[in-house]
Amino acid sequence: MSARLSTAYTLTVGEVAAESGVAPSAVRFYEQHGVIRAERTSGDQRRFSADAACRIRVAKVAQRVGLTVREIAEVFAALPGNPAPEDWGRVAETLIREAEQRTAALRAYLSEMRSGERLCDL
Amino acid sequence: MSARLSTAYTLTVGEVAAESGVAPSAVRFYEQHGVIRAERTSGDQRRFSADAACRIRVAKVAQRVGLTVREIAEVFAALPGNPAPEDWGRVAETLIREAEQRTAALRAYLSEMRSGERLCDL
DNA sequence: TCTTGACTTCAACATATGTTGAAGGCCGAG
DNA sequence: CTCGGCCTTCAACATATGTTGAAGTCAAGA
Repeated sequence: MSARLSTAYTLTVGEVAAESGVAPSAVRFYEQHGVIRAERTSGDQRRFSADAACRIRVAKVAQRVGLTVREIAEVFAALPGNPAPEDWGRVAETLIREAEQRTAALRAYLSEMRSGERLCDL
Repeated sequence: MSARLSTAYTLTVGEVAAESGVAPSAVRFYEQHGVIRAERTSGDQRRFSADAACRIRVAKVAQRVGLTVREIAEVFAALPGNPAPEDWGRVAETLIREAEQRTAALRAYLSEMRSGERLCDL
């Protein structure tokens, strides 16, 4: 029976930082802003599940196409507790669609500028 | 003979702001950071040429695809004093290429994540 | 159990991207 | 020539995205 076990929250801040290639302070920052989620130990330390590092890596690439941390957190909010590949697939599509829309807006503005002669040139 | 006259710097901060849809403070900010250029009157007031508003509009759209003001200024640095449509064409291509590269990086990372099973899911 | 490295919070600092307000100067219409 | 509106600079504030350091706590191995 491979019923999906509920997610294990075992990784420390330092481990997620090392895995994702960012500073521990950034890991805390992303948690504060909803990009990743944590449980707490009885001693109040954060423990992350396995997908935390991955979320952070995706977030860093998404920031490069102009998404804010808030926007990324909103997209990730669609992910259930223990995301299946299909869940990630939907997130991936959302992110790519957004990136393409923004590129399309840039392209449209530039092309409008060129067709409407003398919008930018003297 | 229509030899191109050298650019006329006649527009005030307020005029450029109104034309480009940003606040006067933003116009000054963009000038400080090299997105637009100005001459000064004998009384030290800024005077912009006709392409200033257009540069700002392009800059705003480019910011949406993740380019920083510095990066945008660098791209615009390729524009000569009185840019011809071809000059804008090259700038447009540079901006779009950059946006597409960033989207491609996002796409590549997401697809790598899905093919390398269990990178993100438990 | 004890130690020590990693964790906690909080505040300050840093950079990017602007906005706002004060104090004063420029300029064009009358 | 004067006056009102727009311009100037500068400093402070604001938000986003983090980093750093201090002071103190937790947890895992010897």
